[in-house]
Amino acid sequence: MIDQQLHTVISNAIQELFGVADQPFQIQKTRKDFEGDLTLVVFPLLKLSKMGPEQTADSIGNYLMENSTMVKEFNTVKGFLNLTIKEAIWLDHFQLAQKDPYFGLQKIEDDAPIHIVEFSSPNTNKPLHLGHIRNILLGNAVADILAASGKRVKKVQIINDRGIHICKSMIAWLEFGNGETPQTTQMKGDHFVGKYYVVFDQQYKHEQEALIQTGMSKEDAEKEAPIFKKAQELLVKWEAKDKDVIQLWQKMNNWVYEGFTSTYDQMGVYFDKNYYESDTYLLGKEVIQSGLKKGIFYRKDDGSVWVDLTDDGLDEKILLRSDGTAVYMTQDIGTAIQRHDDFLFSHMVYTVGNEQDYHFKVLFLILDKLGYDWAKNCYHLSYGMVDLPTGKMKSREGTVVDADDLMQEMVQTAKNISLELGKLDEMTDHQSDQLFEQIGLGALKYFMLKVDPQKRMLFDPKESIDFNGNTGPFIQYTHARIQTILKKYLQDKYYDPSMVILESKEKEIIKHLLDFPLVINESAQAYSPSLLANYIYDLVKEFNGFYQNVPILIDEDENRKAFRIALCQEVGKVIKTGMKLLGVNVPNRM
RNA sequence: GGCUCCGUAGUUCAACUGGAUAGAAUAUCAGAUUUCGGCUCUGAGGGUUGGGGGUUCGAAUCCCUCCGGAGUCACCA
Repeated sequence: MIDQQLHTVISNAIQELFGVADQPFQIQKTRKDFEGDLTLVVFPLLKLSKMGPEQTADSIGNYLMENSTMVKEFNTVKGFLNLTIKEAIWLDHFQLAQKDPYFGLQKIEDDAPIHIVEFSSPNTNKPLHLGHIRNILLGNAVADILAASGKRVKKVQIINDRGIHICKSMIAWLEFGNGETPQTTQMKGDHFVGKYYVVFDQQYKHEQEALIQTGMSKEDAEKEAPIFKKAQELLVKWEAKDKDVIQLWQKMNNWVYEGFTSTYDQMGVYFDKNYYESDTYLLGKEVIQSGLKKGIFYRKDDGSVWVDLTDDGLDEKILLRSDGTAVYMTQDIGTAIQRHDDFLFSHMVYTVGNEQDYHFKVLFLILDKLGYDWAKNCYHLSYGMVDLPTGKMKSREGTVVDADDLMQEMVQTAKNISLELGKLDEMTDHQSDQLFEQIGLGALKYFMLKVDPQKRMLFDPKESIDFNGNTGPFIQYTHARIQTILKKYLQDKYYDPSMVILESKEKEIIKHLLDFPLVINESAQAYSPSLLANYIYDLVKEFNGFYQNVPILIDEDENRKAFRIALCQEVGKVIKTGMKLLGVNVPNRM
């Protein structure tokens, strides 16, 4: 890339002028309001040059003019050396980029390091909601970005398919289900089971109130409510592997999985491997034992096992209960090791909400203490909660936004707006339905991804589906327009004046294009879909501006014409690639 | 209370990880167009980056300290 080349050249210049090799310095894009392409910040070099900022910049500038073929001209503003790169260099690089059909994507070698990305990780007692959507889109986007930077990626989820909450749905269905199934009720399986979770809760409350009326305390009523006791009995039977219970459990879970699968399908997400807590909840106990022997952990008088992390600024954490059973942390330790056995990964990313920041800090630390060298390559992709204009989502108050409902609504809104704009004349019903799906989901995905994951965000459905501004539909629309222009031009074989892009602007676009691989190749940035999203938006916005403000037909030869077409193609491709990386579908035309 | 994260235009978000005059979108206002108070263009205003101190050539970004918000400190997951 151009800036890397320039880096070498400047490095040489510094060595020649000031006699210091390997001096670190910074090259950045020149800001729009100044003349030039790339800028060297000379402040850090003042100690070496023993001159003022401007003299230092000038001396480097002059040296580059004389000794490098890259630099066309330069100017100095305060401590900023603005360099203009020769047109030929831009063109050369552009053509290099153009030859590669996977421009911006790194090839994945067979022996590339494996990165595991865990995301979604639902419970099986209720459908996915808005919070899951952010999780899934982030995890999936990060997986795509890692793949684009040449890593072998495995996407996994851990499904919480056991425990008291499942038993609640089960008992409610047994007591009040009347033999209904998702098929007989025409419901999606996960919604069906979720319904009975709610039924349980209602019944549970009724029974509590009834007991309290008889004079029982609130705490006792919670424990003594018949339906709750039945759920607990079910859990005991499940743990004892009672045949009937297991069968029912499998039946209901399968309903839920069918539902999940269809939600994932609509989002365009799949997993390489599913882990189930019913398989993994006993893992990790042996590791704890061996850690105990090595003296990494210790046993308290009551028999429980702990780790002392006070030296690392954290506190003590329990690993095995006094009855010898595992806790959440134990399970996660075991699962991590299991995954390493399964995949021999070099890195692992956990996409989990920021309320578990502490948990993962501790988990990674323990794995490190146990001597697993890959522990340092585990990364918690932490993200903030999603708020609604109406406030926080609370399942108890029924203000949870269901994932399926939301997607449905987005698609419907896309449909309404599209029909209003009336650009669908030539399309079959099937085509336009597909289009609404792409626009609606693209809007949703882009809206969620453009925000810094770390931050808590506000989700406003109305704003997300808007066709103007920093939205998915706007980017899709621009991309589609580029495609249409190209198609028209190539078919009609006449020159469309509106395709002319002002020469000075061409360079701007190339700059963006060449930036693109850098964005996804640097690992620090690879973890940030929001950076990529905002970058794509800038690019698109700029292209839109060029296209609309084209006043003059420039006289030009065939080469330049071809160049311009390719340019449009590249821009379209980059947007497409970028949006794919973010997990956003892009329609070819609108 | 201890620890962690967040605080940027009215609002929703950016700011290439310490760089130049903090940018978009949206809302608001003013023009243009239009027999619609709609749509579409053009432009403008809008900021002590929660407050204060420090580090240095340079701070929204790093350190300290207050203020405000969230999360977490379970033999829950």
